[in-house]
Amino acid sequence: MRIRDENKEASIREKAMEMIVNEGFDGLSMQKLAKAAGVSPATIYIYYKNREDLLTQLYNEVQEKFAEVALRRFNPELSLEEGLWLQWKNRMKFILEYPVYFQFFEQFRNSPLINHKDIQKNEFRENMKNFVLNAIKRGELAKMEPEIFWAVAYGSFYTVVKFHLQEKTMMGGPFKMTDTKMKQMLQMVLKALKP
Amino acid sequence: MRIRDENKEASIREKAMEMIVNEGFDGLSMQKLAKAAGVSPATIYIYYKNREDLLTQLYNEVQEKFAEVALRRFNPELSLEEGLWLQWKNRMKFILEYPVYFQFFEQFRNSPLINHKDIQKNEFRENMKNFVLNAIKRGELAKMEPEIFWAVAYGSFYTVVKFHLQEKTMMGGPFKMTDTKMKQMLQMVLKALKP
DNA sequence: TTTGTAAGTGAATGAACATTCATTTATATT
DNA sequence: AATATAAATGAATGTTCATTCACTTACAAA
Repeated sequence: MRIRDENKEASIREKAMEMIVNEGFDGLSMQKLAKAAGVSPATIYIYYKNREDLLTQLYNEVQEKFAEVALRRFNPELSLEEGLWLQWKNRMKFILEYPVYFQFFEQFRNSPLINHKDIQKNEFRENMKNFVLNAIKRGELAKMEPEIFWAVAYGSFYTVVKFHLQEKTMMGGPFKMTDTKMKQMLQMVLKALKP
Repeated sequence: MRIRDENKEASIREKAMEMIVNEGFDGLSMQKLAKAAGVSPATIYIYYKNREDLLTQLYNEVQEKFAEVALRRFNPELSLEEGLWLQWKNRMKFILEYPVYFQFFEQFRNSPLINHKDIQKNEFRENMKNFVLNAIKRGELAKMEPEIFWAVAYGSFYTVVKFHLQEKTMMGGPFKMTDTKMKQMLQMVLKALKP
């Protein structure tokens, strides 16, 4: 039998995300995608059941890659400061390396597609929950709901990362993240979180 | 001449946002919208030049309404605590009153449409910048870039608001915002921001 | 009461859409 | 070398799309 061309699948995946990032979900048509990826429209249907399946599979793949990078060298026994810093660095690294993945990811997360039955649940969940609980037990973290922890610890982080990826922020000029600024912000966030 | 039916315009606006929130930008077609709004497809083109114009006008209208509510009773001379608390309360009120507007807004902000030439620049910008500068001058706020202030002060807030609007958060169960939790979070954020 | 005009319409148009299908191609196995 | 099989294709299908147009309707001004 004929062997699958890995390049074709990768090309479809990459071009699909590029199209969505540049033109939105309504800018993605199967025929345009086929042309951009250099394959026949029918080829896409070898890899994906239909358009919906393409979108949800793309999201699940990105989510898996992202989780893998975010959890690198992480374990929930780490101190609050060490663990949070590691997560920020891991996430930042991924986002800077694959900005298109991240922008696709964010667009998807804010769309109704996120409620699709085929979307996998986040695998950090357990890890993150344990990390929070351990830090509270150790007295490094004030007692709070995990969602409030998440909002303060990561909501602020993602907001600043999105500024970094824009050419002009809502405040006027451009904004570039640096290691120093990231450390400054970590200290601020830690002050908020400590008991 | 015949007078414009305000109800028609409002109906088109509301149904368009509902459709986008429920089915995404690719779920909005002019014919489906016309049917849902109870008008002829051609009527939509009396109010909006084309589909693109409909989307950008919707966003601009929501942004204006949101800015109006957010700035209610606000002035940039307010103390950090008072000003931030007022802004959170104002924004929360708007979001709870018009969740569909907010979800449309967030979906739009995370899509490439946000770079469209007809999208108006935020009018809080000046107000917000002055508020930050005043608070720094008064010594209530550590010296920092406005984007970092924004991320810590509002990024965390919006994250938690989005949790509130989801039925299940990434941490497993549902999460409901309350006045108490909002005050708890405000104190945390203030700790982070203070010099 | 007549008239001018913008609001509002349903049906039509051609383009673009997602998906399928009959056929060809490449390769691993025999 | 022959065969089996999944990969890959281009053209075709029927549907839905955004937009337009010839027409009707409602109302303010005359």
